[in-house]
Amino acid sequence: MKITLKQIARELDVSISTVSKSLKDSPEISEDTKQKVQAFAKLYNYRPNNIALSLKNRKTKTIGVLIPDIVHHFFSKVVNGIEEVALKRGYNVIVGVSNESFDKEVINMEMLANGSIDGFILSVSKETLMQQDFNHFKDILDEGIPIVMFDRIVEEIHCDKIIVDDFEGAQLAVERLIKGGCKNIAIVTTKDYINVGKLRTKGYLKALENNEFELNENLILKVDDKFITGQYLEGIEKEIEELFNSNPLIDGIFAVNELYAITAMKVARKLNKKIPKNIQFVGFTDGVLSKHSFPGLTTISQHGGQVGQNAAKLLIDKLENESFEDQFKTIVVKTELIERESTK
Amino acid sequence: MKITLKQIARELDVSISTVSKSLKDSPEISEDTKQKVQAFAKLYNYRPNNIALSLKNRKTKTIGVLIPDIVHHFFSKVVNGIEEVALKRGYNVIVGVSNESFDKEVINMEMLANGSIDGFILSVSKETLMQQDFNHFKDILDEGIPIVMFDRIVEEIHCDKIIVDDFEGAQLAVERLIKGGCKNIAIVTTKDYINVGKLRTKGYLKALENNEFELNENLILKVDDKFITGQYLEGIEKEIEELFNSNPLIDGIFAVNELYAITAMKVARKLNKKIPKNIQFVGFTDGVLSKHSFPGLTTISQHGGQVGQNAAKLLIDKLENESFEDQFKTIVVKTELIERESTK
DNA sequence: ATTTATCACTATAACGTTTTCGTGTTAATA
DNA sequence: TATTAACACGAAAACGTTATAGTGATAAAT
Repeated sequence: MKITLKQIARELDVSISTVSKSLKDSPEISEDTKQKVQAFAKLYNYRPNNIALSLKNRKTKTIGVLIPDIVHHFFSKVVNGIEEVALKRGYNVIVGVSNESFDKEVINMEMLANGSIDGFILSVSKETLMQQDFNHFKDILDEGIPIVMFDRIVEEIHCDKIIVDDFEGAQLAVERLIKGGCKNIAIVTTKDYINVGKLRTKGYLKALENNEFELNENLILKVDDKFITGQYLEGIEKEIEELFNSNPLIDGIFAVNELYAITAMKVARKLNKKIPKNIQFVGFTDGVLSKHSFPGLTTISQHGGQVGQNAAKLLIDKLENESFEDQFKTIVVKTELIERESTK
Repeated sequence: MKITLKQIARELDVSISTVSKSLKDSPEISEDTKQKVQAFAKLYNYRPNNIALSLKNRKTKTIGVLIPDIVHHFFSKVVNGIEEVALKRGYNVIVGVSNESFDKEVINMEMLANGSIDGFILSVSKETLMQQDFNHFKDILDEGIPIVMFDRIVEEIHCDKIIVDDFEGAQLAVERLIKGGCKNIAIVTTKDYINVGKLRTKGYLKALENNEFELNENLILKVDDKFITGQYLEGIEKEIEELFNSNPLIDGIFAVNELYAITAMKVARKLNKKIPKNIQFVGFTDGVLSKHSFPGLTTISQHGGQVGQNAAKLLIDKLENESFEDQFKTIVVKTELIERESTK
């Protein structure tokens, strides 16, 4: 069992205050007493109780991280980045997983907001995004708890935000395909309520426009993502196959995430198209899949680690500086094109 | 800002005790007063402060999870499983990442052990395993904080453990290769200080023995894993290539994790071997890579989710039942063969 | 000789709860 | 009428800290 100040005090026959001050090397206490107390404390491996400190200081030195899914390369990269700077600055990280569910998001936040954490870093669940119900965020902010949103943010909530440059990244991707000689570039994207999907779609359109390609609506596949983090791939495969069949001229695919890209490559292979000879692919998110797929997938890296680091820095700075209180920043993390074998 | 009992008491001109009891619907308090207090509390959205409760109850309802790497399919699956049952049973999860480093493991544990958590769930870092220094675990246990170890455990520490049946799983894998007609089966494994690698190697040997294959030491490749979670693959590729070149008869590979398996497939492809015609592969860990690789990798599923769920259940049961205090269980989670296209 | 520093501590309040033990008032009983 | 029970509430302690404000003893200054 852990020893407390009170026990040390009793044992050494001094007051609790004396013990506390001795351990803090206060000049109020005589060298003799300090020595004695410090030796005793070391012997019994005394460490101040975090909970008591939290109560006293009214801060927990803990940040709450709420993500839609932890079994996901990008999100775990982000958590990793948060973890890194948190550890360095003496903070702990409580992780909650919403599983893309609105209710779980709310429950998790309520559970943590009652004193357990000093601030939140979160990415909004798909269901929340779809229902457009953001009262839980507003409530938390009203209680004076800072929030940093990343990647899946909501515009209308005033808080700090870390985003990836989805628009520019998508342009980069599509321009790479154009540079590779593609004439008919399709996009496999999400429904528009996912803001990052929407932005990437916009980037795709912009790149086409910049290069004077004419827009063909048939080449835009907005996959219906049913919040299932697991086995909904068969449906997507079918949709992609249809896309290929009804548009035989397609020679380039931009997919807004690596899973869609890999899936599209799989379908292409099934249809006997050669990659990158007949058809080229660029994905988004540089995860394990892109790196280890066959052929290796050219992709846009989102730098999840940087997203996490930035989020943690921003939050901790805000927590420790009273000054910047009402200013909200939005930091854009640059994307980067990673070349592999799925493009010429 | 959050409202407290004290503020409600002052506002309603009653004592703190009365407020507390009213909110708990105590029969000591008159209906009138209760109504009044409850209404007021609801209006101001009162919730008891977790930290104060933790201090009072001497338990935090938080479990500390310490893993070597979060950007890793198996570990994040485990965390997910823990998260699930934790949420259900009203617990929070603090996640620490050791990054395979001994020091970070120690620091993280010390940081959390000072009152922040009620118990640990952890998987031991490679460096710790190599140095064989387990004092931090002993210290924590001596302080009365329960630990549940999973996957990478240490035998000599007495605590609850959740393990995957690595020995049996490896046999399953190798037997699948034999069933597929392989005559010369190589293994790509880790150095022996990683207990799971060692066990899987043992399973490989056992399966060979059971089927009266004679042991060829040259077919055992123990890859030197340098604690780098990133770019050490080139080295491994070379080692595997050498393995193939000096043993041209190899027609089956059992790899102790999916990354090794995928890498081996890549090398095989480079050497113009056809999968599964000329050479077959079975991996371990059913992650995204196995599922989405080309060809799909036949593998042994470790059921990370179940590992996490079991760990959390065991820990929480121990925390909430005073009775079972000194009994330590070891739960073995069954493995399962997932058939895909890398075997005949 | 009286005031005043200085020293080396201790007592206490506070953080926000819950819970045990009082306590004053009214109503019922002897 | 005197006693007692029931009722409705309040005071206080406890969890483990830290920080502010004492306090008694000795030493120095007036």
